[in-house]
Amino acid sequence: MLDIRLIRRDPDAVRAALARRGESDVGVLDQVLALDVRRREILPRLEGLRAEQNAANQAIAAAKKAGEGAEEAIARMRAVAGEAKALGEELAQVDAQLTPALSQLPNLPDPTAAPEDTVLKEVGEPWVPDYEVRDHLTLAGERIDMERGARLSGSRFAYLRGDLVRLELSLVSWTLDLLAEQGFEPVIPPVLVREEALFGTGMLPDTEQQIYRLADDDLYLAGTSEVALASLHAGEILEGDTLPLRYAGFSPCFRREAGAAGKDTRGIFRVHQFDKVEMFSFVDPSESAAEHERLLAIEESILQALGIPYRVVNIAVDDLGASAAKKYDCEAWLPSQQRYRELTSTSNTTDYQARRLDIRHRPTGGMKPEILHTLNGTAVAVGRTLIAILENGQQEDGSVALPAVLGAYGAPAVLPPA
RNA sequence: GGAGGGGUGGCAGAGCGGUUGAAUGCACCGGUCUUGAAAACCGGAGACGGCGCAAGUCGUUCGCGGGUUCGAAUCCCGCCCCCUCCGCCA
Repeated sequence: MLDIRLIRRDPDAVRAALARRGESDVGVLDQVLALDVRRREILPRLEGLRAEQNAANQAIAAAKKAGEGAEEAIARMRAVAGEAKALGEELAQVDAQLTPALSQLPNLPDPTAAPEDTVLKEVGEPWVPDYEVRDHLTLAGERIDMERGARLSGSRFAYLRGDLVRLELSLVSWTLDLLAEQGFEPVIPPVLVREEALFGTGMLPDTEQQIYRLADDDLYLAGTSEVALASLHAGEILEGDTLPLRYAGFSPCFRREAGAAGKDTRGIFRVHQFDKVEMFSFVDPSESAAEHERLLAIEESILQALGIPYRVVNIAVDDLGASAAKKYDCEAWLPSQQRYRELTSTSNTTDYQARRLDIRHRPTGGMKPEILHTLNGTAVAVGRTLIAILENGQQEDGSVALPAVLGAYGAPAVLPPA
């Protein structure tokens, strides 16, 4: 949600910023401005009537207490009440249009968000084996069981089996330890969430077609624990010295992948359900840019420790989700595809989600509460990370050398050939 | 799922149609007292929005949304949440 006061104060700047996203939200912006003007006409008049009512109420109460009649005043107030009711309805009508219009506007992009996808750096060698390259499915064999997954649940579902389960669990434990050292509290959140939570993170109405909804309950399957983590402090005022608050959510994630028909159909690169460790930060507004770099650095340190070649991309403004002001993706090198594919992503959502979820903090010194900033970043998207580990660790005989850091967490040193 | 009870300021807890934004206690902030602290005493203090340079002022706010009324924390309806008992269950 954008700050209506900012829109009011400097509509041209907001218009210019939105234009960078390439969408035609201009009509919506004009609508918001017009509705805001109407609202601000109605409100003072309504408040005037309310003030009159309040004053009269005291007089009537006093008169009754003194044992006097107050018929005249009551009759007069009956008319005022009618007028106030009509104005109130008019106001409600305006709000019923203003709120949806305002909430459909995306966040303003950060000035440093790139006009086009921009590769910031490459780390590690984008290599291709000098023997015949195998992709993750060939390397995993039945340990990634797509056939039976499809029989059970349809396409884009898989059973993860055997050693790969141990690998996942070790990967998750290792990641949570690494994040704990960085001040992230581990969280296992609910994955079924109410509409408000999805609205609050900007997933609704933005990405509705991506989200599973339950038929008999008003609940949705969250596509990321970001949803639950953002809502962790919804409606709260956090005292100044409690920030920053950092959480590491671990949960399954559910995506309908509607509109992705025929895309990435082989293996588990794009599936309806996967596990993910997600970082989420609540910070002072002045700190969010630095926190964003921090999240990116953590993502990079994880990829480096796992020995995955990757590059960092500053994502184009017109490709940002509704809530993001700026986004970095880390793309891992996949030898079987001979290209970089998205593995993690971190966004600075500034005050956009916090305003929708009403999350504030009181700066130290006891001043007025203000909207804080939130950020999110993938620590480990398990499925895709397994792909990158398998493909980059592959050896000529079809076995896979696993990252040494995971050994202490229960992962074998080598995955035998399928 | 069935039967009850309940959601009031940071916390506890009164109020159950009228000068109640809300008693009282605790916590908090300032002051007096004290060498300093504690205690005691005095005072202050919620959040959001409008107007205003400011002081201030008006409106909203007693889980959320509607309704009744000149007037709702108080009455009515819907929703959400919490607690107790029964049933079911990993």
